[in-house]
Amino acid sequence: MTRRDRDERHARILAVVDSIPRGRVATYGQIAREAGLPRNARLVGRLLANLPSGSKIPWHRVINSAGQISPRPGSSIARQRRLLAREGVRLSPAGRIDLARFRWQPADDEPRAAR
DNA sequence: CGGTTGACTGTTT
DNA sequence: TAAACAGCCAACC
Repeated sequence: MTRRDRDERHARILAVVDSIPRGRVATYGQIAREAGLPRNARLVGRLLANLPSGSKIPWHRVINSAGQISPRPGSSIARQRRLLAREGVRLSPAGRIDLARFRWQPADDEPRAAR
């Protein structure tokens, strides 16, 4: 496995995250599967954790399978809540997001460019 | 080369 | 419901 393969995997993952529409969310595992990398949910998290500060990738639209903002050190959790609220994604008092309602479903949106 | 880590997940208590 | 557990796997060191 070459460095280029790795960069390509990363690029595919970020491309999927970038395609999550405003006001919708996706889970780490979902992103990994969409990118053709099942079982790599943690890789998705890793990439988002390492995003450069100026990145335009909508990292805040990625949450865990429990419908919650994934716990992590730092203050980005509050920022994520704010960004989501700003686009109309409702969080329950307990901090839960209704996936049945807000989950992004690629098939129902823009036709996916087949490859 | 081998052990550790972690923005994860599905199953079981 | 929620916590504990056990898999998982690329990246890191």
